[in-house]
Amino acid sequence: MRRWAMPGVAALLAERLQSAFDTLAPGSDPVLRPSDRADFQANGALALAKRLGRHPVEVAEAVVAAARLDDLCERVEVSGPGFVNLFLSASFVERSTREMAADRRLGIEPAAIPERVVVTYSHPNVAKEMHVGHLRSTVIGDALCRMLGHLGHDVVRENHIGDWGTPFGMLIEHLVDVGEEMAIAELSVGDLTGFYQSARASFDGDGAFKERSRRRVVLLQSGDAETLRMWRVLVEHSIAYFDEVYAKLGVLLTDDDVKGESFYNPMLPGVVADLDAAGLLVKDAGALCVFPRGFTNREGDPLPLIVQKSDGGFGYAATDLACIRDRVDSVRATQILYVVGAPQSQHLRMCFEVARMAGWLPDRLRVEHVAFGSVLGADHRMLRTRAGTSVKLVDLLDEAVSRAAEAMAERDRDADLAPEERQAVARALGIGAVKYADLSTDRVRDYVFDWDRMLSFEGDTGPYLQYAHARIRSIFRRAASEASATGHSWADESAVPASAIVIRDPQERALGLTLLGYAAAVHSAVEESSPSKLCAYLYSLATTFTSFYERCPVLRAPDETTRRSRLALVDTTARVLAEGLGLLGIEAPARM
RNA sequence: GCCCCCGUAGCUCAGCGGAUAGAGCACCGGCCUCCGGAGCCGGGAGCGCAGGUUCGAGUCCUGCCGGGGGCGCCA
Repeated sequence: MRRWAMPGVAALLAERLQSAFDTLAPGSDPVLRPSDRADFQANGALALAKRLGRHPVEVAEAVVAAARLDDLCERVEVSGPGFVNLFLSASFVERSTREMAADRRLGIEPAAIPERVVVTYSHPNVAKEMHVGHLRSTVIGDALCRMLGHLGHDVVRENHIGDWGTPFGMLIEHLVDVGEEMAIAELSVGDLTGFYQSARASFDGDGAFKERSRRRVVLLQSGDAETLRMWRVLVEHSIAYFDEVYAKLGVLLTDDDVKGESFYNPMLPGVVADLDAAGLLVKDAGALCVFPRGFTNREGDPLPLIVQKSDGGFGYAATDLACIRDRVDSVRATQILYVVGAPQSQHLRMCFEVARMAGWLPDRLRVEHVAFGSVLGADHRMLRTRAGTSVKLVDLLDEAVSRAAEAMAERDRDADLAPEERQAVARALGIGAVKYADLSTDRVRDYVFDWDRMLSFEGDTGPYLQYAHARIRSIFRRAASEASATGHSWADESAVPASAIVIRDPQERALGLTLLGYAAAVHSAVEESSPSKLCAYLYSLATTFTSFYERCPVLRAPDETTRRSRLALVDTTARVLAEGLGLLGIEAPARM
């Protein structure tokens, strides 16, 4: 079932164990796991013993006898009820760490068979403010895109913005009322809330306005040129605003990724016609519906997916179905990831099921709802402002940066940083803290938004990882300055070759072993669409590094061989931290 | 009422059917002639409840309790 091969040292071990298990029973799973009593353990003997009707310990011993592991392990033992404990040899760790250090890609091989993965995320609405609800989708989607891309997949980003539908009657009429100049000014400064709410207020309080809005929707649907022109004004200025937020957030999305609801609008009649031709359409209470298998409503009756409303308008389900067809037929996706909040789970499952029933979605194609929970405030309720409104995303990001700047000023470490550089670092820290807090917890759970915790330099936070990275970079700065004073030749970090790595001290071994887990961490994060897996790995690398650093002097190592080795080890650590954070969309400044 | 998600230490979270359930914060106690102490080392304390499957369950299944969300013309 594993879609991507297990990478790194674990792969080698798994291969060897597999052949050993195959001698006893072809195809049985070695069940290789990292272990806290060894480097790895293989638990497959227990299940196999059951199947063969033999003693587990005896099976484990047979596996050990059959396995060729002498070049990888210094010790292999059978323990407990039948576990095989594997202790890697220092020479293997050393060899592997050197290979990784010498590899520009740090041991991550590009996929042999690249997938074309559509990732749909962010999804703000035109003329509506972006709020924390968009934060998670944008940040998680961005990290997934970066990781998939790094693994060599062909990533197609799609931003399914809300740029069509009945609210536009109201929004366009409001544009008419306030005048285009005024409207553009309002949208350009990012006061989308003001614009939307004024329109809403007129709609709710003014019967004539409401009627105009209704007629305007019809004009929009029928393609009236002037209406479309005004619609475009709203869309374009909103997108310009979204771009500002994306720039502030530091994500990959661009205008080219926008594929809003309006894009699919021309395809909707075809969706309905083809569903009808397939015999799936049922008229129910005036609406055209499909009843996917396995879904019922509160009365226990089949639950419909409404594709065309009784007034003739298309439901959003029609658009979502058109999306699937477009992504399969035109984009030629081999995978589709929906980075959408957990509440839409049922709706998406229904859409996927209908698409399958209609034959639009091949069974082999992986379609996944990458669901995520809500952002909660300290009171464990949906995050809101004191006034009870949803928090503007830009305000939140600005606060993150100013809080980070304060924290820097308090500490005053790199006092000689130029003002622009300071500001850039504050942005990296503040935005990084917000992103890391979001990405590091299991995405499907709700998470509690807490400024003090996420901006802390202690514990599992973005700033802590950035700090670990900056500390390593400072070693090389110092090395360089000492070299210019003493004439040492090893100062330049690029001058320390990977082959200099020697593994002797237990802390060196621990660091090397942790480094070697990098590729596996990225793969599992991608396989499970869970950036938190990569976060957990980077955090363990950072803590392993600080333990190492406490006990293993680098620049003051006892001898030149050790010093060069540790410089190479530590440089590799910094590269992994920087690249890993980069894959999460988080910057790693050299100083802070 | 039905469906989905969540429930692990005081708090915030990890735990891919495997051994004694791990971190961080907070708390307590150590380590400073410290290459960035925003650090390192150590300590106490926990799987919502009840059944079941399994050689083995925090993990899988069933029921219950608690929290959140969804359930026909909004997206």
